[in-house]
Amino acid sequence: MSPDTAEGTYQVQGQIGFVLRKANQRHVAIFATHIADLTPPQFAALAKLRDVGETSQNQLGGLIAMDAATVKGVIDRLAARGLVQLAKHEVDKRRLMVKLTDEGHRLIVELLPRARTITEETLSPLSAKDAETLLQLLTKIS
Amino acid sequence: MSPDTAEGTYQVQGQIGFVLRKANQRHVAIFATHIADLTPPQFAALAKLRDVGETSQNQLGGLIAMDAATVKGVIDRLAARGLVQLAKHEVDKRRLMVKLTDEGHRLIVELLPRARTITEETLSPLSAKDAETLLQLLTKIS
DNA sequence: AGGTTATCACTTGTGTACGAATGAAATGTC
DNA sequence: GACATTTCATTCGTACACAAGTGATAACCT
Repeated sequence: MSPDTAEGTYQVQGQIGFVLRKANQRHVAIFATHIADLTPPQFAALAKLRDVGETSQNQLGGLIAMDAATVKGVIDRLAARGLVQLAKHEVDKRRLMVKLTDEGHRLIVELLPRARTITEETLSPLSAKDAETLLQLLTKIS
Repeated sequence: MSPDTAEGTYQVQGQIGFVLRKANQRHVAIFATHIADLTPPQFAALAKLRDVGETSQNQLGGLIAMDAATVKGVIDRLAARGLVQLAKHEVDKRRLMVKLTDEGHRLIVELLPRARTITEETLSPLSAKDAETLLQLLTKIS
């Protein structure tokens, strides 16, 4: 019998939401030990910009699953540090285009190997097969 | 070949951190559709208080994986709504004891069935077996 | 007892995360 | 062409999440 099938029982610790939150906490902590001066969302934004080159803010948000308000904060902080450069789209005046600066590009390339380490360390309690399974299952519920 | 073993390749979308974040986003969204007037952390605090009765703020934080600063915010908001009652420990004057009010108890009992629904809906893309596997793997990396 | 250390709570500052409202600009429709 | 709708970005407000620093109290230790 799994611990939560009995009527009237409910353990927060065993719920999917709680475990997701804890796993994420550990991952963020590991991330911070390897990449101290960038947060995971900031890193995701830079990594994605390296992939796609120039995009608008909203579009970038779509790519890395952040809503407009959140993306703005992340991009503003990156811009303030000179890692990202902003410019209005010439034709569509609503759009704010974002691209990496040289420094931003240099930084993300330098950090990519560490990102691999972070992923490895986060998944280190699991076998390679289990890690693969976890990724697939998480993707399904995303 | 998994998509990320090649040298020089790094897709943010496939990393464990990104997928954890997305899965959590979906779960929180589902939670909000079923329980509109309580956040997941608030719910966790109430549910845990129902389990353990009275505890100190810090201790509660330990039980639901929140640091002192975060717990304070959550408890303050619950107290402001009369769901939780605060009192200084008589002997140890540092400690701030927390327990459910009658209203808080009534509310959490009323909401527990919906919490089960939320868990089910979050895991609905998976078979029962896969859901179980996911829980186990997530627990291992927490 | 007296001094060191640990624990508890609080505060401040930074960084997500998102709903809701706003305004400007583009698109679609008749 | 005029009007409604959509899209893009911004702003405001609320709520986690955590590091770092502070003050009060308790526990430990010789």
